[in-house]
Amino acid sequence: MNSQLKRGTLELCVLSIVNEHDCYGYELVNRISECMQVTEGTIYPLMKRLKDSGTIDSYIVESQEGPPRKYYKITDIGASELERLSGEWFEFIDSVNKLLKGDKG
Amino acid sequence: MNSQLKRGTLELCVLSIVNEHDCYGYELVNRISECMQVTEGTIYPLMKRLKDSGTIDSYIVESQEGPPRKYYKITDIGASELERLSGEWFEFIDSVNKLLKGDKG
DNA sequence: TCAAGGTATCTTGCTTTACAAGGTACCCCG
DNA sequence: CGGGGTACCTTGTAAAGCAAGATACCTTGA
Repeated sequence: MNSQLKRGTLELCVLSIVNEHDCYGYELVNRISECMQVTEGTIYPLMKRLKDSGTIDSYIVESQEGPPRKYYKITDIGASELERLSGEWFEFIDSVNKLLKGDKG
Repeated sequence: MNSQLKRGTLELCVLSIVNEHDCYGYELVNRISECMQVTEGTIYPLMKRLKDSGTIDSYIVESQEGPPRKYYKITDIGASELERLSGEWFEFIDSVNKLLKGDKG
C-alpha cells in the first residue's frame, strides 16, 4: 500500500477510534490493520506526538496477558481537533475527486 | 490546508489532468490551485520525478506570452500508473471512512 | 528449567515529498 | 527602463511512515 497516502489521515483515524473508547497502542495497531497496513513504528511515535500536543492523555493499566498497557483517552482539545481533521478530510476528498472528474472548483 | 494530506494524491491529480490533455507545469499549478493550495516548488520537482520514472514525456513549445513552455504528455506506462493510483485512492477512501464509522474490514 | 511465542512498549535511522524561498529569463506596456 | 505577468528551476527544511531492533512481561510445553 502507498504509505504516502496515509500521511495526515492516520492522526484522524486514531483520534476517531480513541474518541469511541479508550485504547492502548498495540490495540490501535491491530484495529487499524484490519483496514490498512500500519506498523508499531508508525503508531507509537504518532501517539507520542498526539500526547505532546495535548489531544490525548494516557494512563497505565496492568494486564494478565503481558506487560502493562498504556491506554489513551481523548481530551477536549482532541475532540475539537477530531472535528477539524474530519472536515478537512472530507473537503480534501471532494477536491481530489473534482480534479479527477475534470470539474472546476 | 494540511499539506500532509496531499502526499501521494498530487501524483494522481497530475496524471489525471495530463491524461485529459497535454499541459505545461505553470498551467498545472494554476489548474490544481482551483481545487487545492499547491505551489511551483511542489509541482516542478514532481514533474521531474514523473518524467524520470517514464510516466510522462515532455516537449517544448514557444509562447508569445512569455518564455517557452514545457508541455507534458502521458505515456502508456503513465496511463496504467494512473489506473493503479486511481484504484488505490478509492480503496484508501473506503478504508479510512470505514475506520471513521467504526466498521470492521 | 528454560526456550518459544504472544503481548506490549519504545527508539534510531532512512526515505519520501510538500513547500518556502530564491534565482533566472522571457514578454509587453507605460 | 521598470514593473508585472508568464514560465522555468533549485536548495534547504520539515513532517511523518516504516523497517529494524531493543526491552520486558506472561504462559506453555519440552
